[in-house]
Amino acid sequence: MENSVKNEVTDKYSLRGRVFNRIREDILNGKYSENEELREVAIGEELGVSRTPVREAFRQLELEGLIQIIPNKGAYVTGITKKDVHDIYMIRSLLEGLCARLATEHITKEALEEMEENVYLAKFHGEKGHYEQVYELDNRFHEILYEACDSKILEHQLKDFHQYVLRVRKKTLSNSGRGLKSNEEHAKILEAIRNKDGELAERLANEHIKKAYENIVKIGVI
Amino acid sequence: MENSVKNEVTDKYSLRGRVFNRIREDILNGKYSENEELREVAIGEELGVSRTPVREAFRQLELEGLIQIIPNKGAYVTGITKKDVHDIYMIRSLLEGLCARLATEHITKEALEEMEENVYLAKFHGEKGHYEQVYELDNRFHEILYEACDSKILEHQLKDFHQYVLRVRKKTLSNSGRGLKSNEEHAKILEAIRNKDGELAERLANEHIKKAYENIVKIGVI
DNA sequence: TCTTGTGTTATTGTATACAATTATACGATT
DNA sequence: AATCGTATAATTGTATACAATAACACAAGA
Repeated sequence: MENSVKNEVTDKYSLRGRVFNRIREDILNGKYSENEELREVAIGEELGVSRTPVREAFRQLELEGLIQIIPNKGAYVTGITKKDVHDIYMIRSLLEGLCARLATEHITKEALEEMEENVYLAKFHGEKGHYEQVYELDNRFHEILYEACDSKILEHQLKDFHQYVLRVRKKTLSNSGRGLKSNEEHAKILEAIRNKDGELAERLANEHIKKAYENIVKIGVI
Repeated sequence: MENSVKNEVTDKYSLRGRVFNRIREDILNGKYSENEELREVAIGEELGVSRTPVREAFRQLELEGLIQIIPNKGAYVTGITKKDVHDIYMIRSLLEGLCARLATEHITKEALEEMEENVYLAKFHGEKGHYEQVYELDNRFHEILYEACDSKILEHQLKDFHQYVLRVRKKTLSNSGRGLKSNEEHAKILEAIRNKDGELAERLANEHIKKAYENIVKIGVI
């Protein structure tokens, strides 16, 4: 959020930036499990750097909520609880709706075209059962939407939440026919945006996230 | 938010935590102006610590969006643009509504009582023209609301946004009769919550934030 | 056996030293 | 005078050394 309202993590190339991204990925991809303790030296050695950049990365990860630092004790991977997921989807539902409505007014021709291509491709892969591709395309669809709303702040918020529930999402989309269903909903949102119907886009995006959550609960991945 | 989603900044007592809070306050209170460069040694000397905790604090402040770090160059205070304020209020309006609705279900008797006291006191100070107290009470009202929704994540988000627009808010409330108007709206929200009318509370909280924004624009503090 | 105390080890917190990068000053060249 | 290049200084990036704290093992006493 924090929070983290405005800036991206600046540096992809500094040691700190690389360490930060690496640990973040490792947590989200499940390499480090819940409550696992992260030791500065161990991670430093693994990545071939000293403790300093690792520590700085830790401080950032803490603000992102991915680890919890207990002073003089250690850094622990925070779990994501059922309630967290519930709350995030509740918030996301609202903000994603707002985002879709704003996108209706501000989306560029290029973004609209990428969306159309995205939906078209996702249908193909969904029918073939290519879960990995469906997952990637689903992510990308939302990213396009976020970027199209023309609000850095809203975009940042939504990307954060999106990232945060990555683990859960991955499981959901590689399961069941949710991938296809989800894509059909994308298509409808896209159409509303294309028709400049902001209110409809808002409502559809709203419902889309709610359904995604219902599916998560149904499948029982959390 | 980062996104700082879950944890508070853990440590009030470590050097890093103190440095972080100090710089944060100084930025929000306007001690450091927009685009000002923050130098590690200078701040370290001012607070009597070495560069290390200062650097760690910088990394966190960057994620909070309060400063921007340009690699190998420096840390610069980020301004808050007109559009930022607009976007934040738009988002806050939605989330504050959600928060009020949730609070209707989860608020404790103690919190409800503190709210009532808050509104009562604010009326008194508002009529007397005690702007500083009105400002503090207004802040506190929202904090109580955030804590009452029983969602750590939503609470955290809203507190972040609230903090972020602090400068603007202060100017608004010490100006005009907005303080009293605002308090009347608080009273209505409180009543809706007391009556367990979640939908009404949501709508009122929604409008409350929108009006606060309209007032900011009208007064022209940004 | 359980508890408690103490010394040891491991780990984080902070300071500092050195390296890399960037900004600045200033003179040479045109 | 303006521009470029180079040397110098200032600043950040990283590594490491030392201090403070917490975790652990193990023995002494009840």
